[in-house]
Amino acid sequence: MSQERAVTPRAEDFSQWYNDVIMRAELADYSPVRGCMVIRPRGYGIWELMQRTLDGMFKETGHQNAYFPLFIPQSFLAKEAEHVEGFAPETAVVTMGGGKVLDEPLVVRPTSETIIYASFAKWIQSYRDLPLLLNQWANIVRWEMRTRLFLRTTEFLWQEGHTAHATDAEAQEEALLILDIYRRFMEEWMAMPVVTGVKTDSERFAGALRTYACEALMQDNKALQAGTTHHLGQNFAKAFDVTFQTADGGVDHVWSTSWGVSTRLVGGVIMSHGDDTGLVCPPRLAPTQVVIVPIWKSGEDRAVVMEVSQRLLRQLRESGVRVELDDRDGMKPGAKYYEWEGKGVPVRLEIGPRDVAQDQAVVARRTGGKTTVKLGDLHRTLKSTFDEVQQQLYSTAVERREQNSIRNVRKDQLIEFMNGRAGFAYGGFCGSERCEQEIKDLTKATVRVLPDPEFRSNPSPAECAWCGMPSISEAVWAKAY
RNA sequence: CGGGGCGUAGCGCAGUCCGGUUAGCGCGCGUGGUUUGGGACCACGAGGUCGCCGGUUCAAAUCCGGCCGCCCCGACCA
Repeated sequence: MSQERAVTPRAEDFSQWYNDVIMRAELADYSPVRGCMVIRPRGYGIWELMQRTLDGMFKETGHQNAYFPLFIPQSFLAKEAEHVEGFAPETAVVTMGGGKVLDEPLVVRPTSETIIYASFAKWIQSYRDLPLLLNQWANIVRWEMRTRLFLRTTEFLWQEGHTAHATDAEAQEEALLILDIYRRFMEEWMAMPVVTGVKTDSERFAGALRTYACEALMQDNKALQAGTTHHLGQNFAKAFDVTFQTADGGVDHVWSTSWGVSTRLVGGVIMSHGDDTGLVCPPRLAPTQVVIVPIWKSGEDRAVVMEVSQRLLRQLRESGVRVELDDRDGMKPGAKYYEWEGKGVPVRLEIGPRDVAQDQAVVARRTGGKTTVKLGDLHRTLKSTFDEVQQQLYSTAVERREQNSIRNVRKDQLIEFMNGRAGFAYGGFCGSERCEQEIKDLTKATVRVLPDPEFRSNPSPAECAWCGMPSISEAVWAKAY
């Protein structure tokens, strides 16, 4: 209830907790349509800040936004064999239009590779047209069996980047560049530490050569795949005949990538930082960073306190702080505190007659602790408070992840770990699908990634943790969302 | 599609086993007043096809039959 009592949600009723946080923070709601989600202004506000930040990072690296159609002719999907096999079972298909049965059914995009490559084929003639670096912000539909607010809904918002390059190496570089952008965004903005790496074949994107991913550990010790980038090789280029003339006069298919993150990231924020009081929003992504709660006893006090509050509201807004004033009458301060805590606002500013008399305000953090600050120092104090809270959320999350990770696991240990508390398990992996399947059957855990060098705890494990055969790489196992 | 739970006011629930005045409670909502340093209080008030259809009965939220929907757990997945 109070900030001192904030508790990590227990794994056994995590689903219930998760839904409660979303409802209390007014982030989203169920829709009348099964599996779909209504994102409320407060939830969308977080997404907007994510959008703005990522969009800036994409543009800095030379990407441009474009928009492609929602409908994809069914035959387009079928052009890439693995792709259609992967996505056909979960598509929504429009068979009627204008009251007539359509000649060719239209698939509501589950991802836009196919419709985009139809354009790429027209636009790309020469190596001078490359690289082509596009991104679109869009909604897509995947008919999932089971859905969960933010994490897996039938329709969802995302960004999908699609790029075409002259060489394998350039496409590879692009996939890794975006992976790094994702990682930085998740760590620096969401305060959510991730492990990056390459996916095994069984988790690879349908139609890709290689899939890279950012994996984060949530408070129930399940892994969240927070973002993926794909090196598509020439698979889609060949399927859609996207060719270009090379500098030496030859003809080649382009090498391409695709990558995306979705509103699932909002779920990541909730599950990374939330506590029993509700949402804890990192300051950099908080639609409301500060809420001013005025306190008074008499009508006179009220007038004075409100005047100062309104002045602060104006000043802080002008200096770029996202701040709101809770001037509701007939509600006691405690009730307001409780409400804003549930909504995850990182900092609360309490201003009462005593504070006004001493030209100060009380700065209370969502993550705990109160200090008294002179009004003249307020702006500077808030800025440093945001930085500290942001940093603290990140280090707490790293610490928690490390406490829930084990290294150099062997078979029995892996079973015990995954069927108990669970978390990230690092160990050697032989690369066989058979081992992956056996582990999944026994523990429900899958290989999340073969971690990049900086995330490896053992650079070259000799043996597979499961079968004891020679290891191809260290792997990170976890139960996943 | 399997296993479990639930459907009664905007939200959370009681009542159902054992049928019987006008279907209740808490929160929220409206009006008026008193309040405001950690979830305020008083008074009055609005709000319900008891998920749907059928059956039994003098009488059904309650018993019987069927259907629908939602949530949680598995299989699918970002």
